[in-house]
Amino acid sequence: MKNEKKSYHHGDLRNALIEAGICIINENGENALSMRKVAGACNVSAAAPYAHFESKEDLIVCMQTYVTEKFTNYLVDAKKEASSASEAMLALGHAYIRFFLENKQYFTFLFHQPCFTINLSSLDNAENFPPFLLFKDCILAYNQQMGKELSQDDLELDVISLWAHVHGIVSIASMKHVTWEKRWEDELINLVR
Amino acid sequence: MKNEKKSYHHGDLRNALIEAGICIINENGENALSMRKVAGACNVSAAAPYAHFESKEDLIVCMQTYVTEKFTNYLVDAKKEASSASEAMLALGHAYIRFFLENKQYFTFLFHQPCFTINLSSLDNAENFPPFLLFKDCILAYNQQMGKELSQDDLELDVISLWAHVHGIVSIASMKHVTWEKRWEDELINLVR
DNA sequence: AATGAAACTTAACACTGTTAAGATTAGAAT
DNA sequence: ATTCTAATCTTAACAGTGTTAAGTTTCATT
Repeated sequence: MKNEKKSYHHGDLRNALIEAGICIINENGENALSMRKVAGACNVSAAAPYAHFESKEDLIVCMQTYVTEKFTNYLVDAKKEASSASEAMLALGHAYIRFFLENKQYFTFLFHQPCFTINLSSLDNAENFPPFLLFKDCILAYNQQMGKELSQDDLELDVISLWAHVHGIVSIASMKHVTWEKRWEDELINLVR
Repeated sequence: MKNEKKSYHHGDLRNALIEAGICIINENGENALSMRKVAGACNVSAAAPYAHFESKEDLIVCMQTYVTEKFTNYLVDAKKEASSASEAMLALGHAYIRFFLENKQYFTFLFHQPCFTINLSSLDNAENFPPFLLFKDCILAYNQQMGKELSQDDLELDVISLWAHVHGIVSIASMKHVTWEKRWEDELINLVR
């Protein structure tokens, strides 16, 4: 952008490739994503990306991580604005849905072949999908505020239940050929137990 | 199978291609699906499929329709065994989940880029995803049995809610890297309102 | 038996992921 | 400052992909 002269070394090719990839799926969908186009978008030869990524799949995983970070930040921001634990839970659910409705192509991109691991029985595992951990914290805080003691089993179930709820909604709402009305989202999210 | 002699005309190539395609995604996943392999599996040249399908995408849509039929039959069978409207609703939900847990590769195949259209506001539209119509009928029957009168808005919301519920569960349960325990399914499905 | 349409083959095109071999360069070590 | 090394990039090639055009074989109807 700022440096038009072609130097042999790009300088920050790795990040440029990731962002070019995101750009392509934003504009033309996941099917249009190819190593050669990503390379071309960075004014670099077809083989150049292989200095930074093992394979196309590896690039995709890194792109997924990149999107997941954006997603997590979006959720964290939404949670910050809530002034109580129950509000936080609703805000989190709403944000979960809103993020993907504002960026429909990201939903299948992230969940078609998820790169993250989710160990539902080991909620503290640091390798878990970060948004998943946000849900857990939220439910813990909520029950603490309510003065309830949760068994590990109950916590598991609550997290899965909340997650499945919003995930199912957004999964349907972000389908092509599905006409979604926001009022459904508003009513459904209030059904969170 | 029964006719080893190669005749110039296959006889039933269209169906053979669809089933070969299903076979490939069952064994090696959706990424391994290629027109040439599908053709090869039927002992036919690379261009032969184009007498029956416009494009790879067209073949995929036909494969999706094929799987959707199997899925619908599976749901209908499960519903038949129920002896009350409320039982039918639970049976339908369970079957929805079980089908995809028994055939994990089908979930993303069907919903990644769904071929069907779903008009949530026009529940009677004949072009709607057939399993979706099953849900509608089930909820209508249930409320009728309960003597409740449902507005169109309430019906919409109930259908979406039920669908989102089981869809969310199976969406999470069928992710790779997710360890799913059947007891969650049993407990979650009982939360159907 | 003749004919036209449908089902197929062969051959080619542009595009894909990926690798091997070599060219260029930045930065550390001398 | 020079040398060396490792990282970064290019070119060229390979096998595999979707798809089409042109020609061949077969089926079904007359």
